[in-house]
Amino acid sequence: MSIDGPKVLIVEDEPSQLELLSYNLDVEGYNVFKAETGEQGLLILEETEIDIILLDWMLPQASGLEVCRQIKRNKATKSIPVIMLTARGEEEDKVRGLDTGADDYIVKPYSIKELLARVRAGLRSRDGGKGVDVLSYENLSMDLTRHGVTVEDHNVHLGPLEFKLLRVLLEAPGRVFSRDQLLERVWANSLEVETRTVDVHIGRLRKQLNAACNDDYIRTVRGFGYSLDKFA
Amino acid sequence: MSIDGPKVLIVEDEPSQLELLSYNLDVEGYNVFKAETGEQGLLILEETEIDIILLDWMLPQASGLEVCRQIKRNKATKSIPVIMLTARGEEEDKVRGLDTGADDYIVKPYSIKELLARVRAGLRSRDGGKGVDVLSYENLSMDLTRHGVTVEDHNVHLGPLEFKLLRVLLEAPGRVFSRDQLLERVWANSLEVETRTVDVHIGRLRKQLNAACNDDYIRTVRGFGYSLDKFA
DNA sequence: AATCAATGTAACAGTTTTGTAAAATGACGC
DNA sequence: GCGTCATTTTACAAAACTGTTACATTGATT
Repeated sequence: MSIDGPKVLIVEDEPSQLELLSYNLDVEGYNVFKAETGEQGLLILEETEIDIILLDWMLPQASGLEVCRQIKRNKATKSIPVIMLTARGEEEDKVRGLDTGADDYIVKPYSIKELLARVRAGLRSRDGGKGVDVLSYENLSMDLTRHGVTVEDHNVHLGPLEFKLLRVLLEAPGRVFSRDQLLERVWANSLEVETRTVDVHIGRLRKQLNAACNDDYIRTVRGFGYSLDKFA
Repeated sequence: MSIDGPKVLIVEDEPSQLELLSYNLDVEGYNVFKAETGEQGLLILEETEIDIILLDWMLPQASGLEVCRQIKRNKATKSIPVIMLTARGEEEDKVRGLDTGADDYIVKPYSIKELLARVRAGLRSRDGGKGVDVLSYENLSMDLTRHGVTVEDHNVHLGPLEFKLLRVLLEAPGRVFSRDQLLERVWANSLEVETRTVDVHIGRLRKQLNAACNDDYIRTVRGFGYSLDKFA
């Protein structure tokens, strides 16, 4: 039970998920508020100065989408960052497209590590918006909040998938990821995606990165997969 | 399907928990096997060389307790560390007291961080820590997660077979392996492979290593086989 | 030194894996 | 609906890897 930390509101109907999330956030020093329905969540929002909201997409009564709308409609709460938790297969693209006003979303099953990173990013964006979340390796750097990538000081424009792909690689530079692992992380295992698709996207990513620099940042490990590695 | 990492078997009936655990372990580089019932779990244990087991206390049919007993009764599996996952209120004290043979237990809701720490600890306690990801001998080192090999600070590029071969040698530096032993370990005895093939691959490995350093790391023991040894 | 068996290795052919362009698909905004 | 864009699949080319063979070299033994 932390005393101060930022206040996080979790709205999630499945108790075990709620517990787990709450516990993990608590361990990190956050001040956790729990709600099992949208109504409860909105009530808590009225009473407490919440700093960030984790909102399950699927909720028993009002859908997460609806709850999000309500939060964003209310002047007092509209500036609170909302991270939507969506289950695999609930078509993340639609989520992105929809005008929910959500600030971020994350697809289940997510790694707690990633979730925590997003929460931090969300909090940063709120107060001052100055803080940056930057991943980098050698001369390559990725600004998560700006969604921008730089190689040797050249800006590189990446499509959404390429961006995600690079992000995964960048989260553990040097580590070799099998095609299956990449499918799982980048494509959230949306079944029916060929493993070879990974190759094509790796190829594109490579081309984009190399266009700006010369050295090859992506290493192919024959028979295993790929890694971000200036192996030389 | 992860490639390297230690193999973790999770036995947990609640799908969302199973997914979450599995995903988080996978992200950390473990090779995850999933089972929703004790039976399934035991089956997997028969087929696969599991390194550590996460076992839910509450299971639909056979209770986790019973499954644990069975694991510990079986000579082949008794040495595999078992971490029990118990829900709060299921009287942890009793768990501790009971002679389940479990090596560790953790109470829900747990922080993933803590769980991962316990898993690492469990693996360490096993056989001297099979969870090592760097093998080395003298100035030669092999990073398993990176799939990279270094000799005197030079990177060496090895093909999949050469890599495996070196790995076997590196797991017991100095020990002499006969060609048959190497065939067994590296080629998994895929029938119809000539003995002489080993020589060829040893030769290739040698060439690659020597290209980067000068000293010969591989010793030929005439009439017996090869070993990793900077003898002369 | 001559012999013989064991080992080293280059070269080849066959296979597998990866790179990539281009066509098919699908989503979205107009 | 239609064009545009991003993604996925497909198909083929290129590259890397493998196992075998043949021949060269080595080392032990006589």
